[in-house]
Amino acid sequence: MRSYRQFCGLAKSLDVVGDRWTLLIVRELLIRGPSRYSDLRAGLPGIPTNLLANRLREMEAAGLIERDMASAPTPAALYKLTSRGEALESVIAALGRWAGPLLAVPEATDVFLPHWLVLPARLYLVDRTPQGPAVSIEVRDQDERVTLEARNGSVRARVGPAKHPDVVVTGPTAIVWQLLIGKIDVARAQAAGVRIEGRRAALRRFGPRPPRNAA
Amino acid sequence: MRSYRQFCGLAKSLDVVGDRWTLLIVRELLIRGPSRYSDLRAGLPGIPTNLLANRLREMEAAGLIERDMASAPTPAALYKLTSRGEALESVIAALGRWAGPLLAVPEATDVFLPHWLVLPARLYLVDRTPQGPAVSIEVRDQDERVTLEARNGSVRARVGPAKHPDVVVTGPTAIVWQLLIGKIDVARAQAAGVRIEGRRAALRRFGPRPPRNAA
DNA sequence: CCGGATCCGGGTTGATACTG
DNA sequence: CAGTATCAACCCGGATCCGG
Repeated sequence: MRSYRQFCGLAKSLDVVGDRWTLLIVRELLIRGPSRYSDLRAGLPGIPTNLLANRLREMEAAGLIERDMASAPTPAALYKLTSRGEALESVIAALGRWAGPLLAVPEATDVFLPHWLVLPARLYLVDRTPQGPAVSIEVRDQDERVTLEARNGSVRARVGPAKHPDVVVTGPTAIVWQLLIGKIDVARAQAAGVRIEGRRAALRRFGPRPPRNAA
Repeated sequence: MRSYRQFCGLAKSLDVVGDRWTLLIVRELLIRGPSRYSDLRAGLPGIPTNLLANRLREMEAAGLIERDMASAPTPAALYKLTSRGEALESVIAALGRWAGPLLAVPEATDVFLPHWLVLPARLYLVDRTPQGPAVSIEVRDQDERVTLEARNGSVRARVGPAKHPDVVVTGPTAIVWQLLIGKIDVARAQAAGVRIEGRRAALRRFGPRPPRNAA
C-alpha cells in the first residue's frame, strides 16, 4: 500500500494493515493459529491466490507474521502471527463490535464459515450458569467443526471437533448463531434446517453478554 | 468498495470503512467537529479532491456522516459525523494504540499537522499534577493553533487558539510532541527549532499516561 | 494436492486542470 | 469555495498454468 505520508498513528497503522484482505488474513490466523497456505485460502473465500501470496510476503516484511518451515511429516510451510500481529486482536475486536448493526440482515450471497464463530463467541457469548458443570457444543457445517465450551462462567471457542460434546448442532451457521445468542429458539432453528443431537439443555448455557449499561 | 461477501463482523465493517482515506476522514471530523469541504482537504494532505468528494458521498450513503446545509452567514455545506460515525472512535483509538512502535521514527517526508495532536493527546497524555490550577498551552505550527488544557487531573485538547495560554509553543509539531511526552527536554526542543513563550513550568503538567501494568 | 507464479481486463487511486 | 472532468498508473479480481 502506498503510504499516506502522515505522521499520525492512525495513518501509520493503515499504512501497514489498510490493504484489502490484510486484516482478514490476521483474523484467520487468530482463529486457527499457525496455518498453511491452503487453510488460509479456504478460510478466505474470494481471495485471489496471487493476492494471498503477495499479502503474506508483505505481512512478513512488516513483521506481522512469520513463515515456519516446520516439516517433519510433509514439508508444509506454516504461517503464524508474531506478537505484533497478535496485538491486532484489539483492532479486530473494535471493528467487530462496531459491526453489530451490520449483522442484523445476512445477505443472500454472504458466506458464513463455521470457524468465524470463534471470535464473536469469545466477544459476545457468556456462560449463563457459571456454577454448572462444564458443557461443550460441537457445531458442524460445510465439513467444518467448531467447539464451544462453557465452564466456570467463561466461554471458550476453537476450531476442531469436541472430544465429548454434550450436544452436536448441524446446519447453517447463521441459524446456529442466532440460536446461540437467543434470537431464535430451538423450534425455529430446526425449522430453518438445524439438526440438534444430544442434551439440548446444554444450549441454554450460552447467551449474549449483557450490555454494559451506564450508571 | 467491493464487499467481501462474508457474514463476519470484521468483514462487514471493512466493507464500510475499509476504503482508502475513509477512516482518515472520520479522524478529521472527530478532531474538528463539523467541517467544510476545504477544511477536510487541508487536514488530509495528499487526498485527490475527486476522491474526497466520492468518499463523502459514500459515507453519507452509509450513514457515517450528514451533510448540513447550515447557512446563515454564507451558504457553506458542513459535514458532520452521525452517532454511528462517532462510534468509530473506538476503532481509531485501537489503531492509534497499535501504531505506537511505528511512530518512533518520523520519516523525512512525513507531514505532521498540529491538529493531529488532539487525538493522541486525549489518549496518551495525563495531567501530572491533578491538584494544581488549570493550565493551558497553545501549540502553533503551519498557521494552525491547537490548545491543550490540564485541569482536575484530565487533559483536554481541541483545535483553535487558547484564550489565556500559560505558555505558547511554536515550532515543528513532531518536536513539540516529543517534548510533551517527555522524550526530550526543553533545551533539546529549543535546539530543534521550538520557541517557548510564557511559563514553561506549565509544560511539566503534561506527561505520558503511565502504562497499565499487570498485577 | 500443495504452494504458489503469470497473465490480463477492469476498477480504483492519484495528479492535475478546470468550472459554477 | 466546493467541487467536476480528465487521464495515466496502479491495484485488484479472475483465470490459468507450473514445479514439487
